[in-house]
Amino acid sequence: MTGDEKEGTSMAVTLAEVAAHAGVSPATVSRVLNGGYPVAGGTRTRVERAVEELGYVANAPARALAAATSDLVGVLVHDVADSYFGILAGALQGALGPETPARSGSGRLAVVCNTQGTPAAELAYLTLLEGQRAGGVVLTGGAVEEVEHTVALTTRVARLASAGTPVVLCGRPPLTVPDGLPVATVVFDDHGGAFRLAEHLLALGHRRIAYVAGPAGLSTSRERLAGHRAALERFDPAVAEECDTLTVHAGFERSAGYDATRALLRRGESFTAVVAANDTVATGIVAALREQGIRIPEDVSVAGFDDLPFCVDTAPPLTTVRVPLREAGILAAQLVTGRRQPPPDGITTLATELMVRGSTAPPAAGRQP
Amino acid sequence: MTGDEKEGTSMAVTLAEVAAHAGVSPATVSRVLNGGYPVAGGTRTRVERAVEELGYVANAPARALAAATSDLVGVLVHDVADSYFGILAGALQGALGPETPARSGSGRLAVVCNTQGTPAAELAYLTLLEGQRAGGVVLTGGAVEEVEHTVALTTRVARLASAGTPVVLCGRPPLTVPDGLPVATVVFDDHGGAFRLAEHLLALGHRRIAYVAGPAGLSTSRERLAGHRAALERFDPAVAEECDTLTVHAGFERSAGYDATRALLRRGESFTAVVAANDTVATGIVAALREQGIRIPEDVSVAGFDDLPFCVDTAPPLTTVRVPLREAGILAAQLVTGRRQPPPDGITTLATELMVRGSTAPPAAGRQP
DNA sequence: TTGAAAGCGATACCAG
DNA sequence: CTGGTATCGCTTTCAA
Repeated sequence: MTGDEKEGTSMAVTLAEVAAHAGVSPATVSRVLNGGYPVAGGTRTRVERAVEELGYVANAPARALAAATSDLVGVLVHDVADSYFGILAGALQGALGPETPARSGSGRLAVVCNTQGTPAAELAYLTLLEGQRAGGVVLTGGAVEEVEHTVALTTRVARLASAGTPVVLCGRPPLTVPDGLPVATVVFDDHGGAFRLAEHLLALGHRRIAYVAGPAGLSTSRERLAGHRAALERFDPAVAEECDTLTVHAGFERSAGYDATRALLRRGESFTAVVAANDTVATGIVAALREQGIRIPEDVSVAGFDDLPFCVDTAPPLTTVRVPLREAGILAAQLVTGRRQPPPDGITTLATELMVRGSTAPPAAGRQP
Repeated sequence: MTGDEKEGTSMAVTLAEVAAHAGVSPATVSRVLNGGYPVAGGTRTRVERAVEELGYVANAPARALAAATSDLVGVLVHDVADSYFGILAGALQGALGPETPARSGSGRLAVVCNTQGTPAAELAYLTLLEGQRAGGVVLTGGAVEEVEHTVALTTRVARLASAGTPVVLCGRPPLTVPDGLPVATVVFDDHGGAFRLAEHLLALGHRRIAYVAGPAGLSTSRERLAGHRAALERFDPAVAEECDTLTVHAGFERSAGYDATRALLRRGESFTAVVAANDTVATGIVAALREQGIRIPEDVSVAGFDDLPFCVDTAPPLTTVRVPLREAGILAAQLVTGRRQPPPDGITTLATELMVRGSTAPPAAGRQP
């Protein structure tokens, strides 16, 4: 331990002090610290010792001011407390750190912003990040599909990008920005996942499938619902039509699933399977069904979307469309830091996976009531 | 819409430009922007219009450099993907924003750092945040109780605090720092929660209670286990002793619960209840039990610690010690931003709540095998 | 109430 | 390879 930092009302050590201590110029210290510059071995050593002895920690704001870019990466999520975003943000944050965990002092920091999926918050945070001269921004989660917002968002994103800030859209549709701007997109095959999930349920004999979708107006809700309906339509237009009555738009919280299910039941609808917007919603659905004495999955089979493997083998839902959130987070981190180049069209599509745990056919009594 | 921002390879608008556009000095613009300074009404209006017209966004790094403090708040968590930390971080982040959601451009940003609970990462991130001249730092989650690390951590925290950065320890033991330093602590009544949980199980007749604890050496694991054991001890020293054999230290992931349970069963232990380090672990426990054909909660009752209410009424565990994470997050945000003063001793203790969903007595066959 | 000017701490260009 | 030094954009005395 060489630690010799002095306590007190201490004002931080500056690069100049390190330079003086090492008997070199500030410029040289900067070079040693930033690497990638020819510096004599002896000089380098002296500087490093000085840094060590003084406990020098570079002033990031100053560096950002001079370099016109910080090592902050903004991550916009609807809500980190939601496992979907928690997993995504966690993977992203982890992949942002130094490749070599060795030398600390490096590494980019993740600025997590909860937008609740609202346009206003989204724009506000983008402004804040623009002010921080963020080194990158990742927008995650379904986008509100509303022209006014899309235009405003496109403007802000283009502005960030043209100022040199790489932007990555993750789990939301691409934005139309001028060519050459560093805007990449990572999307999940939500449509395909929902399609295969519906196919699976149909194959098991389910015909009346309830669907507790995410909020209307959200890109992900639309994509998934479209995939779901496409599968039903392809199977039998009549079934598709019938199922439209069984579709409810709700939120992403547990209560959304609970309330939606109660509403469906109160309305007197009968169904042998329910698809949930995500597994959190699924837990609410399960609770509501249990409360009514409906057995799961004997009476009703529950399925969901997410990346919560435990729901697959612990309790219903027994079928889950797994969205590769970790992979996406890592990919987004690489794209936003330039460690990886986006494909020519800027769009990377990640496949979703249908995870099935046992076949739960609908009860005989449930068929076509 | 007055928006008239020009696109291109644009270099951002500066305060000086706004000043020129408004026909005032930079100093005046700064005053208008930062408020709390006497500025003539007319002048203020002109400046505000100039800001609007030019689409000016202040350069945060420059501001931080000049002001010697940024509006970034570091939040260290073990893993945001873990609901415990996700909920905590989410609430914290939300409470950090402007009180009046009106004017954007304000608001402090949360820098979320995953430490995996490792000392090295913890120290590394603190250094990074020190470099950012963070406006505050919140350390969450159990602390590794190891003198060497505690000393290193105390040093870094004291250093941050003495440099004017408020530090809040949340869900971990207080640190001994020199008086007058802005270091506050928010703790959960882990001991009490575990105590009451054990009492509850004992009251139901359970005598052989397995305990899948968190990692050994972690403050939270110790506190909870201590509370648990204290209750058993108080009830009957013999029972306490017996239960020690049924205690396993594991991680906080689902697999930890799964593996631990399999190990217990393989070892031939019999028990009528299991307490999990958290609800995620509980799901793993449940999975392992189910796999062995053990019925829950008829054969074995599962209980956990967390703030995942859905586990309480959807599936086992049927009993949960609810840790007030949201409240803690908000409180930490207020303390770190100075919107709230810590009590004289700097320590705030938040009560935990025992949430019970039905009484699950141990099966007659299970009593004292 | 407003303006002028001196930093804040690091980067990077230009010499040497 | 190393040393000056002019920025970077904003805050903050100090005067006026």
